[in-house]
Amino acid sequence: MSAAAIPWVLHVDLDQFIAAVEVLRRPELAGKPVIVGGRGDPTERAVVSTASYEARAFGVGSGMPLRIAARKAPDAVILPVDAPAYTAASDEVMATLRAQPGAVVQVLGWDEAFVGITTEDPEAYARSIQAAVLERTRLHCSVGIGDTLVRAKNATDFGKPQGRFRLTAENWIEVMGARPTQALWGVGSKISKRLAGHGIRTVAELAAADPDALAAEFGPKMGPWYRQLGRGDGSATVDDTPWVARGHGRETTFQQDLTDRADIERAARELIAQVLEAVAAEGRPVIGVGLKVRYAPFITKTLVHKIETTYDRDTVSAEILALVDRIEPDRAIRLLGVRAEMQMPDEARDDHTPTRSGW
DNA sequence: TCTGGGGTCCTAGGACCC
DNA sequence: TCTGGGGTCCTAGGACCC
Repeated sequence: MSAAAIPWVLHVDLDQFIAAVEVLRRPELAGKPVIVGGRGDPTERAVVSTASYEARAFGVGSGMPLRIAARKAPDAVILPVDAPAYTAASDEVMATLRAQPGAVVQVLGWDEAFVGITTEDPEAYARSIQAAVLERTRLHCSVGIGDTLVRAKNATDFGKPQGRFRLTAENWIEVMGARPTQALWGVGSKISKRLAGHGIRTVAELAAADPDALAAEFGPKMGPWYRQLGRGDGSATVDDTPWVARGHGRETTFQQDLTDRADIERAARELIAQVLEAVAAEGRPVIGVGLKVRYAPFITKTLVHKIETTYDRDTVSAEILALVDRIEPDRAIRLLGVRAEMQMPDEARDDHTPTRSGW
């Protein structure tokens, strides 16, 4: 008996994407521990973007300070981040996905996307996607298959590397129920701790939690949303509406903490120039500015300021510099970030663009 | 161990208005 | 003098993701 053709959500996730792209252009690195991060200098303040599976065997993972990673895997090859190369590779992967018959593609990042497809055999469709991506880009990917976005996304981990895994309402609790809440997309260390404070430690416990208690703890939107996550429920619609950026920002961490006002202002002006360039490329006016300051050792403050809608670079620049003036004097600065919020186009202003709560 | 850089979204609280 | 309730806007901060 053959299954009926019904809508499925596939979550396509490239395996060790950044490291894989680097190995493709340096074949001699195949099979070696490879770490990509920062400027490739482990003595600098930077973190790991991606580690190859060989490097992960030493306990190296994304987000880890490069210095620590180099200590854990002393023989690893450490490479600088080359964003344009990854963007180019990513574009090819996404184009391959869009070329699949019947596929609706929602890009989530450099190395992952949802694919909506109506089929009677999602595993076969997933295999054909993997073959097409491998043929065109020489990159391997894993595919999660689900009856909702959340289930497809969570399924991928079980298929890694190069495999497939299906999570539906039928097996969700059986597979995910005993796992810690932090395994869920959208539940990090802080939220999982707050959940634990209510006796909620596993996915199954979250799925059965009292919605009112969650709303009281996390607010009217996030409370119910976390419970939904625990159940794997939510939208099953892959949305291919093109992404529209809300704003652009640039930030930089200083290798040595800054104390001199002239140095700080110079750094700010440089970031402002980059942000203005990114904003100008969008052709939309600026409606707000922001400044992020990290005082040593690790205290982050943000300042935001709504402004009159404007295309004028000097105005935006002056508004940001006014925020820079509010930086506390006599404190060492570790990081400076500058941001500009842009007006959204009319057609994207309603709930057309995907949002987190849309899940 | 010591924590990047690009983003998005949500919440709380104060100001202000009716 | 003491003071409700609803709404909106803005700022600051927090959390999360890749």
